[in-house]
Amino acid sequence: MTRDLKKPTILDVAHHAGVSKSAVSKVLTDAYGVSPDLRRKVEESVEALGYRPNLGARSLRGSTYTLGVILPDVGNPIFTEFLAGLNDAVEATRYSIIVGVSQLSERIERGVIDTLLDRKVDGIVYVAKRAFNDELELLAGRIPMVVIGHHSPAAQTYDTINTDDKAAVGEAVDHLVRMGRRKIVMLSVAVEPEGRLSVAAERERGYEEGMQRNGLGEDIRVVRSGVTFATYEASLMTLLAGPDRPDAMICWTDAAALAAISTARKLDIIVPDDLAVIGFDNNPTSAYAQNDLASIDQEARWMGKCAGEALLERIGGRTKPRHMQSRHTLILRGSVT
Amino acid sequence: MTRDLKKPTILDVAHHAGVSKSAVSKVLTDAYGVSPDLRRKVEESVEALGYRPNLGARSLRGSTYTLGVILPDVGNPIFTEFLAGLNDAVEATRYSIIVGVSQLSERIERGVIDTLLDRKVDGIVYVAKRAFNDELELLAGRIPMVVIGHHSPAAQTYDTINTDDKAAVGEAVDHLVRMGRRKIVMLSVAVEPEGRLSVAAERERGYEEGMQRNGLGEDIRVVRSGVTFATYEASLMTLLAGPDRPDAMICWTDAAALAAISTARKLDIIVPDDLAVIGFDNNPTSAYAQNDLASIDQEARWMGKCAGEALLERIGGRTKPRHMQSRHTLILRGSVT
DNA sequence: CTGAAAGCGCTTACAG
DNA sequence: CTGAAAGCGCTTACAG
Repeated sequence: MTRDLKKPTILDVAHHAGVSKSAVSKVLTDAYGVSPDLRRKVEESVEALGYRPNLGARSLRGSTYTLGVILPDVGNPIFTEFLAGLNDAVEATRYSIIVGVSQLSERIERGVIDTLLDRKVDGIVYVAKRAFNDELELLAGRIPMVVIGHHSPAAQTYDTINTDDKAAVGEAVDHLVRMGRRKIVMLSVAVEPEGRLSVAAERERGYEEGMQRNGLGEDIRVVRSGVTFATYEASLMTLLAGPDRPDAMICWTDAAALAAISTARKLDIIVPDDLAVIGFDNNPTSAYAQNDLASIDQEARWMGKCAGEALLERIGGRTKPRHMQSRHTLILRGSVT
Repeated sequence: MTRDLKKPTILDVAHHAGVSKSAVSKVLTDAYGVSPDLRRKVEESVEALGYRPNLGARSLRGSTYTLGVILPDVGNPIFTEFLAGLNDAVEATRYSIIVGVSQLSERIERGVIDTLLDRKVDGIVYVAKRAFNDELELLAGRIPMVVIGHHSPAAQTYDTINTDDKAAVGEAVDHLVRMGRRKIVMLSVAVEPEGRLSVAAERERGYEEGMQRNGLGEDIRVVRSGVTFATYEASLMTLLAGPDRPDAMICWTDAAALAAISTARKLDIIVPDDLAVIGFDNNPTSAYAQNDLASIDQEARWMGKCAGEALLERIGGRTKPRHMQSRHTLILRGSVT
């Protein structure tokens, strides 16, 4: 927290240090051509006055040293780790972070993007739940950007960071088959056809190819639900109480998998004996004994760090796109044997 | 998403509409004394050009129409609801929201506050996990503020919104006693003495007074833990595996209560037969069958809406403090009988 | 009701 | 190496 009621300006610092305001600006922006002596004097005055640059004024000419983050919602513990990683990346820099939350609403999301743009952030980390390639390209044309959770390996104007969703789910299928499961269903998420969350689409592909590879092409069954507990539960009730009940489920995210465990319990279906369940994200609560949920870890913290670093590189001038992948690991727990 | 690569300025709008830029500014800021005709022309041009004011420039003279929110972390689903409520409040206004996340680190939190201040937000909603009265007063002296989860009913310079934590926990004690429980322990959170989270302190008081009221003063036992799953579990292992095991627990937050259920399960302690558990927050995951956690609901969405409205009032000029209370409800579930 | 001018706090060529 | 000046895009008295 800062000291005075009326914030000192660059002019106050200049007077205090006995130099011109250009000089102050130069040391503040690390411009070249300042003597060590000048720098020291200015830094002392900045400290003494508790000066902090006015970001608005600065944005009119230069950079705000702020990174914007767009998060789909705020209830998933995995974002805590992601943000922690992002923080690791900016920690030693002069950049700070502001976040906008779209709350899974397209309308709010547009507002969030505009707000970030209006505020002249220097770059955006876009954790994309649902986004279209052309919209992303458009945005990326205006501002450095790295996109998380959106597979578009050919994107030229922005970077991406993903887990290999397809391979990860494929391995989950392999594991379940190895454990003797056959009737394996995937619980995925429904959105408008073209707007399909690309992570969910990739996970579905991983499931389908995995089933084919294991000679279970006939048994492929994808159930698509909304993203609330109520919609998960409704889909699951139909699926698990209906005929031809599966003996295993792969869920596109842990929230869905935990709902599956909940619904199974209500129906007296024993996990894992009657039903094996695998989630995605390795949400910390999956380790709780009452959940004991096997899940796919995707190194959220690393992703955050990587996103921050990539964005800073882009802001620094890199234009060649980078598309990175985090390591995925199937964490086995009691929900599958 | 906006259209052009180089954003139009107020001057572009003025030219397009055939008026002066003062005129444009006036309709934009709803200043008085603009003819309906002028207004219409300007609004058409704004629309046609996709003009959006530069917030930096605007902040140099006027207001940014942005509200800053400080969140302690991002993993608690209750914040989703809180943010939704906040969104309800600003929905029909011209204000938008940016959030800073302190990640439970005091150092980061200070950075977040500075960032918000530097960005000239018009007001701050401070969801305070740990904060000191004098720091809050200082901050509130500089910017309109409403504080959530911090009991200081005498605060003059800012508003507060809380649940009646003391009464809520007291009722939980009463209920447990009514159900025949006697050895009731409270799981709370440890922080530096003076920095004690004021919600946790209030909840502890509610517990202690409730125990006294029920003639169980002798049995008062408060265990204070860190706020991670690992620290919860360590404290719980000691408590539940040790001598004189409690027959009921009230946990200061659902995360702790879910950890209690997890630890009990690992120790083959049956919930609720051997141990009743009550949490706080009514986190949506509490309703999952495997958790089935009784919890105290505190109307998070209402709190968010109320916070937004109060902050807008303050920004609008109100200086008289308001201290509001949300309704608390003990939601009974299978973890207590 | 409308517009010309000053000024908010910075950065960046440009001279010295 | 250092400083005077122009200008970023707005808003707000102030004149008309």
